[in-house]
Amino acid sequence: MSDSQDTVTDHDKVFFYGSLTDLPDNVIHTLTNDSVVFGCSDDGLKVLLVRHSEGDSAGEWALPGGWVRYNESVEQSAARLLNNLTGLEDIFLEQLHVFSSVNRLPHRRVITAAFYALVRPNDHAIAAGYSTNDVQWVPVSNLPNLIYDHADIIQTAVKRLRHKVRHEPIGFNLLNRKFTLLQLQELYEAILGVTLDKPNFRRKMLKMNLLKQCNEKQQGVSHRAANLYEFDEDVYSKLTEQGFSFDV
Amino acid sequence: MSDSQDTVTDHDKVFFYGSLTDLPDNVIHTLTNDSVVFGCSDDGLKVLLVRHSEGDSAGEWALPGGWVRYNESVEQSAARLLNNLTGLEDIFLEQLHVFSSVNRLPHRRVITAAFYALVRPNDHAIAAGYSTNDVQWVPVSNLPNLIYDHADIIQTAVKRLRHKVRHEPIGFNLLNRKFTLLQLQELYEAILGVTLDKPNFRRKMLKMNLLKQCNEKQQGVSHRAANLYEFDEDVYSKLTEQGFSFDV
DNA sequence: TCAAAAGTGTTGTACATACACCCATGT
DNA sequence: ACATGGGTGTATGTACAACACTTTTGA
Repeated sequence: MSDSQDTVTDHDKVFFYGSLTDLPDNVIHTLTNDSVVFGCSDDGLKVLLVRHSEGDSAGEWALPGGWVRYNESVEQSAARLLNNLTGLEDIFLEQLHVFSSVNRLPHRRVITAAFYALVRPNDHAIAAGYSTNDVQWVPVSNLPNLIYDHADIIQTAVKRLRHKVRHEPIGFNLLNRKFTLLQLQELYEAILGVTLDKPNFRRKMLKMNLLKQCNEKQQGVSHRAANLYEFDEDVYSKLTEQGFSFDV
Repeated sequence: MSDSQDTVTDHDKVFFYGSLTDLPDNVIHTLTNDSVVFGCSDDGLKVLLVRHSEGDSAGEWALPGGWVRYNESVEQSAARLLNNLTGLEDIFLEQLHVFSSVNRLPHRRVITAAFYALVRPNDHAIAAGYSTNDVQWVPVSNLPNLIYDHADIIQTAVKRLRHKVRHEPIGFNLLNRKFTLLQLQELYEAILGVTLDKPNFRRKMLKMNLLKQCNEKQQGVSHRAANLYEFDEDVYSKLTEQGFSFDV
């Protein structure tokens, strides 16, 4: 699943740093990563939080994260830790920001490379159910207290998501690969906190030519089934080369 | 100018890492920062490069950068090193990306937190002339060979600048505080590599209400003097709260 | 037949584009 | 006088917001 150094012990200790005085010996002692994992469904925008089961901050909520190893990049580290924790692979995962205040942890200088990830609805159950530890989806509008500067990290991630979703077509990573136009609209409404006009939103999206229509309809709804669409990566990269800019 | 730990020796050794086997003792051994410093003038978009005068890579071109100290954040580190090297203070300086490939330097694991900075024309001379070392403005279209992954870092910074300048009003940091509309237009043309229609560009910019007209004209030009404008931060932050999105 | 959502049409306004044009100023 | 850029005007088309409307489907 991931690299050969993973062991059961490693998997169980993935949550944050364990004891800060008892580190594995293959990690960089000053560098961690933490990921803000976003999911979106009917009840709005959510993030995946972890309740520490052991270590200095047992019982408290935190972002999923851990130490960066000497033999991996921060990207590999983030993907590895997230995979260990949630079982997810090949998800949208991008650098967010480095948080490096001298006093962000007590008694120790640790810098974190924060990431943000986008998870499709189909994977929500996997993400929260994979681990034996307490991993939960929590609405961004109703966050618990978090350790260290994790609340700041989430706030930064939400701002980044709100901005980026308007200027780059990354929102599609929060929907299943096949989606209806109303789902897309509701996604934007949830993230941006606005309401949009259905006919106008449809036309705007379709006119960009970034959506290819599947020859398939929505299943199991108690009303007229909508057409399913897919985001067309190829068209987007061609348009981008020509100076096209996605804007909502 | 910056903090009290700076000494003449420190100032002279600011260029990159010096010898990789002989580090100062107050730095994090696995973490550096490097800055892509942008300037823009008649002859296009340029970056500030440094020729290493000593250390393992003497004679080669590199980005300005150095080790991050234990008692500073990466932001403080970037500002300190840039100030030591160029004398510049209070410039636009923002995190770019973390570069952390395992083999980005030979024989050593060093991660760099890259920044990008924007410098106004009035400060170009200071930036390049402050240090006794070889610091030069180089057109992004004609870069020399660079050490390590510094070419990648610049490429990432240029892409970021091109994207960001279209969606956020950061371009103003590449002009003097007071500027003419044509200067602004030429800035966009230089960064984006396009030509724009003068009358339409003027109207578009003015209609956003982000520019306040100085009661002042251009000086010393051999034609009709243009009005000078200033970017209005206050108006921008108010509009942003209301959901306004800057777009060019 | 009703509810719920899919999906289309229409209209006024605002904006972008393209391009013609006049104005001011230093050499 | 003329070159250079400053700055305005205007016609045309496109895009968007607002909202009325028809269609499809399951319960």
